[in-house]
Amino acid sequence: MVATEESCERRVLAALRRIVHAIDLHSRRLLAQCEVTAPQLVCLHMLAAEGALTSRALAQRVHVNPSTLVGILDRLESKQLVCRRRDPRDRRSAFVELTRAGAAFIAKAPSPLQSALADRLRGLSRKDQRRLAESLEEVVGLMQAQALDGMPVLAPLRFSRLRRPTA
Amino acid sequence: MVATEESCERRVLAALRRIVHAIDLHSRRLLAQCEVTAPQLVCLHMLAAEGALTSRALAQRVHVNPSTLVGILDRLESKQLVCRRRDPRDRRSAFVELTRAGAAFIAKAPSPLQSALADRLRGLSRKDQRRLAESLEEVVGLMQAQALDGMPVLAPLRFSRLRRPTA
DNA sequence: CTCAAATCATTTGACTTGAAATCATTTGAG
DNA sequence: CTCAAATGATTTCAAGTCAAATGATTTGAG
Repeated sequence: MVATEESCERRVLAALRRIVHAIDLHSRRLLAQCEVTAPQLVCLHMLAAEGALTSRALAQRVHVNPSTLVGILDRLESKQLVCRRRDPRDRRSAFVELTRAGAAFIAKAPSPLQSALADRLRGLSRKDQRRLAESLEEVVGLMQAQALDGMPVLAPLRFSRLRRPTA
Repeated sequence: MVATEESCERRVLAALRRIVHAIDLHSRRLLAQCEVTAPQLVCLHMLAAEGALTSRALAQRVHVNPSTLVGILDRLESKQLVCRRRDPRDRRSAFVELTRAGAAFIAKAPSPLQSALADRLRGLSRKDQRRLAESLEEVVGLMQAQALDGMPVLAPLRFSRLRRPTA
């Protein structure tokens, strides 16, 4: 009665749902600890890395819809961590920038990643890190495949077992 | 200037965000096609598999907060796909059940999983399916680890590499 | 130049999400 | 038995999410 293909689908589904759940819980924990949620933190990190960006560019880089970003930036702005500045050359655009306080904050803010996952990741060899990243990226690719229209056949998917990191 | 640990962390983070994104997009597509979102579909499938459940039990099984479930069930109920029935023995509890229409609906509803991913998954060998499921479950384990307090040791991380489908 | 089309940000609307507070009911200690 | 504690569902609140509509501004065709 051990389930077979169909239950693998269920397991994958359950795992994805639990990933969503874990991300959300982590975000709420961050909010309680640092006054900032995970999406907010992701934006701050991106701004720290790239400097001032337009809303549009930032939205693309953090994989969020521009309309979603508005609320996130509103909250960051109300905390004085970022500021929006109209581009004088093209007044449709708004540059988003870290404030002094925002830069100071991000300099010692935690990773937006669950710390256990981040720690664990750092404990792996470079190669294993890459493989984990690649695995997740492949899952992303599979999930997105359907978004593209006629998306025909995908090439055979091959797994190779990875050395287990010594516990 | 390739990669290093730090950028792997970024890649993992980006992949997780994109997974959330893909799930959301898929859910909206489902809503447009079937009048039902992914979380709603997950609940229907669970009820089909398990029969009547209390709200609490259903929430646990689909990995959702009970308060979240209320809204989901409200919408399903308004579509006449489920009904809530007070337990006569303990009137605090409410059993949730598929209606006739709900059962008919779920019999031909799509998988809550992105269909490309589901198709792909079915195309794999049993063993590879298991490995993919296990990989994701490991990630879940790592992400949740921190939720538990002193969570010391983590189970060995065993992930598989998915080879990219030839573009 | 002029006005329609394009572009950028935002608003609006629907949904999901969890925590905390609330309400109804049951259970259990005294 | 009685009333406080526990339990199950729900409400309320704050956040995130996207699509579609809107508003402001710029660009480009004529």
